[in-house]
Amino acid sequence: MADIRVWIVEDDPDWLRGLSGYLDSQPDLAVTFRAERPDAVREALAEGGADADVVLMDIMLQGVPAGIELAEEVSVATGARVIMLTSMEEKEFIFRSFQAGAIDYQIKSEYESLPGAIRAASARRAPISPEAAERMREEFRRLKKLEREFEVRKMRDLITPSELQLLELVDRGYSQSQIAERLVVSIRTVKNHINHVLKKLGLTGSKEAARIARDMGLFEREDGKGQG
Amino acid sequence: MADIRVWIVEDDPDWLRGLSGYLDSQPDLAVTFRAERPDAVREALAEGGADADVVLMDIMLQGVPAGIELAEEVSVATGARVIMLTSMEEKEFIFRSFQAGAIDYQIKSEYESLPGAIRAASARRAPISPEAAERMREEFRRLKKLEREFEVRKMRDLITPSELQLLELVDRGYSQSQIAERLVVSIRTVKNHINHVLKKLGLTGSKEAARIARDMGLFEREDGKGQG
DNA sequence: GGTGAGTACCATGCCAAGATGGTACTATTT
DNA sequence: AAATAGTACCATCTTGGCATGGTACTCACC
Repeated sequence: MADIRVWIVEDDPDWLRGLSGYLDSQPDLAVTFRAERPDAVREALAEGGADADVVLMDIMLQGVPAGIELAEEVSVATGARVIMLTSMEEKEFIFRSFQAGAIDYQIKSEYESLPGAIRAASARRAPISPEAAERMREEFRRLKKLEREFEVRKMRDLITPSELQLLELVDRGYSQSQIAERLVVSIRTVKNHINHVLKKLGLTGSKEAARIARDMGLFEREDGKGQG
Repeated sequence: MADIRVWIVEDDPDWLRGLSGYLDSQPDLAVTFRAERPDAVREALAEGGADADVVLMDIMLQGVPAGIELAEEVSVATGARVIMLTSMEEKEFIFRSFQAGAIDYQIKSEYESLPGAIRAASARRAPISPEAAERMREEFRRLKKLEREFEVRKMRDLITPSELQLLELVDRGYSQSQIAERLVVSIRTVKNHINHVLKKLGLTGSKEAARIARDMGLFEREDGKGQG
């Protein structure tokens, strides 16, 4: 089987040389391209020299986090698996790297683990390094909570207060005429509200709509007090 | 150094026995608790027998994904690191597991990697297994995009169309009187709109507000056409 | 045949939010 | 001193969304 072709983008010449030599010394890895500056990478991409299996990309290039944007370009253009290199573990960089399509985030000083990470990335069986994983888990939980809030918000924007009130009574099992009586409004008003809400949600059954609203927690009072 | 104390929650008696024996045969691991049903775990927690370093938790218990909720309870109550066990790789379960505070998600059939995963979890240097990592990366990208959309939406809800229009002209460098002239309104209207927006954003400079709006992409036309 | 749910419209009244412009200031810069 | 930006109010008018109720149906069920 052919060697895994590795690109290295790293602005520190010493690191670039050292890393390149270290990886080339591995029996199954071949460094096929090295660059110190983003332009060099973009030129290589433009010339169609897209022979990378795995790309090692330093995040900080010439003092700015240019590696992140570059990672996205390389990933899209070549389909290669990108591993970000960094000297420190910085949350925001970790998140932005994964957003940009990177497959892992490795600390430079732990370069001994790089060959393993490269092999895993190449085989599409790449875990996320321990440092990055810790941050990812935290962020993931935060984002999932946010996602739920987002859904609830969209729902609240869609359903008016009186529609919601009706759904709650439907959910409690009241019939339309009972609801009309209870709220001292015409049965027509009830039918209209429910009809509106069903249209907006693209549903055909008020029971179903009520269930959804309940599952989303839309019936909870936001005045802080329970309903006794 | 003391052994790593492992709990196993697994409703298949054969698996439970096999796994327990396998882990106990490791020199540095000690299975200190086994359970086949959630109740048994809750009892143990209630009795304060919280001596787990790492908990292996089967997701499917008696045919339902009860392990996920249980994972959250155990994680909160004992501070132990929870690794979910499963027979298949199912996206939704993976995501819900991490939401519930699990630290990894392992396929049962690959039990040879469990001792390593347990040691990593215990040492708080746990990567995310390759199978879960792939799904996490995809979901993470989706969630990050969503987060941005969320921010933009909150902004749009806060700023009215005419306020936004003014900010755009401010951003292009027009003075307040120039803007008034251009939009054929009084200078008072301009001042009012800008003042409103600054209050709402908690800022003191219209330049700053304009920059933020631009960075959020609020000036982009949503009619699909560019501005020539 | 009556009752309840759902569908498709329409009309009316109301109100909060937004857009507009006003008075009257202060602070900064040129 | 003049121009510009910002702050703190207030008044008016318009509009869109919402709540309410109406007519006129269909469909399903017992």
